[in-house]
Amino acid sequence: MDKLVTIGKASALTGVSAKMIRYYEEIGVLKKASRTEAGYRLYNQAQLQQLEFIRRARSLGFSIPEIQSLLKFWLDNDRESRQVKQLALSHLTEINDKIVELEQMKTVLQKLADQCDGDDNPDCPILDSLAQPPSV
Amino acid sequence: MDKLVTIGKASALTGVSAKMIRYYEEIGVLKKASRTEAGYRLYNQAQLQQLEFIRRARSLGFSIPEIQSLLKFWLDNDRESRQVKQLALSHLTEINDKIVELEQMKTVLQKLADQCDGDDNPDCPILDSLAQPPSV
DNA sequence: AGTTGACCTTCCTATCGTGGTAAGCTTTAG
DNA sequence: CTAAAGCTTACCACGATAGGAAGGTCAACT
Repeated sequence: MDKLVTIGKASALTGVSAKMIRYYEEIGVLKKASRTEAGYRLYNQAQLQQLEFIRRARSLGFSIPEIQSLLKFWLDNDRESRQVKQLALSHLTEINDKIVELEQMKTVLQKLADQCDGDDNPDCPILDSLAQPPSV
Repeated sequence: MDKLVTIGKASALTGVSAKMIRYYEEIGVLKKASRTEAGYRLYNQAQLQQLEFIRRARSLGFSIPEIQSLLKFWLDNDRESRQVKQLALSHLTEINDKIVELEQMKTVLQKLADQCDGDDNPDCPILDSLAQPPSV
């Protein structure tokens, strides 16, 4: 009952582009898929699940090396949830750092934009600020 | 009185790596620098200011094409502050979009991490969530 | 049986901003 | 005069993704 599908169907079913499926195989995130006699890749249910796993992990911002670890944990019955949680918390820290950085940019830029008339006049505090040391 | 410096000094003075200075010239963000007889690039005060301008704009997250526009506006006395403000607001929107995306990741991931014991036990809601459709 | 169109294969290119490295020339300090 | 530091160009790399070209394969229709 393990229905096999070619890469196009696998892509449509999982939302991962064929391009990326091949890439994941190439860099070793996924095991090499079996092939038809003509060389077409074939995917079974378990492999489709792995592709969905990858897609969800990507949508949470995990990097490919991180996903490789997550996949390994998932397939390993001897894992400790400690390992997974640690990885997740580490990723959370990265996310928080990025948010802080973006918030800082946002604050500065919003202030500058507020001060800029945005009319025909060439005077512009945004350009002034970029041109000079941020003394203010 | 326009003191000329080579690329290493320009880099030290502006905080832009020599590598990136050459790159900006190559892609046309900066005009081609003048050269000594031996072929060394030379930078004057105005060019150093432009490098600092670029560095500050980068630190606010502006892309290089955006910076190219900002530089053009800065050097153009016929600019309208409207144009600059529009660019800044557009960039601000991008920043906000990214923040929203990261906040969403953060929320989901934080919840999952909170639910994960993080001990010797293999049970892990994080992996469960990645393995299954986000029904919850 | 033959053609057509959809699907698959591999290989190459590009993105964006940055870093690194290697081979070779120039300048400066000792 | 020599050694070190600085400069030049020309490569390669990252991360994750997309695009295209050239060619093989499969299924359906005539």
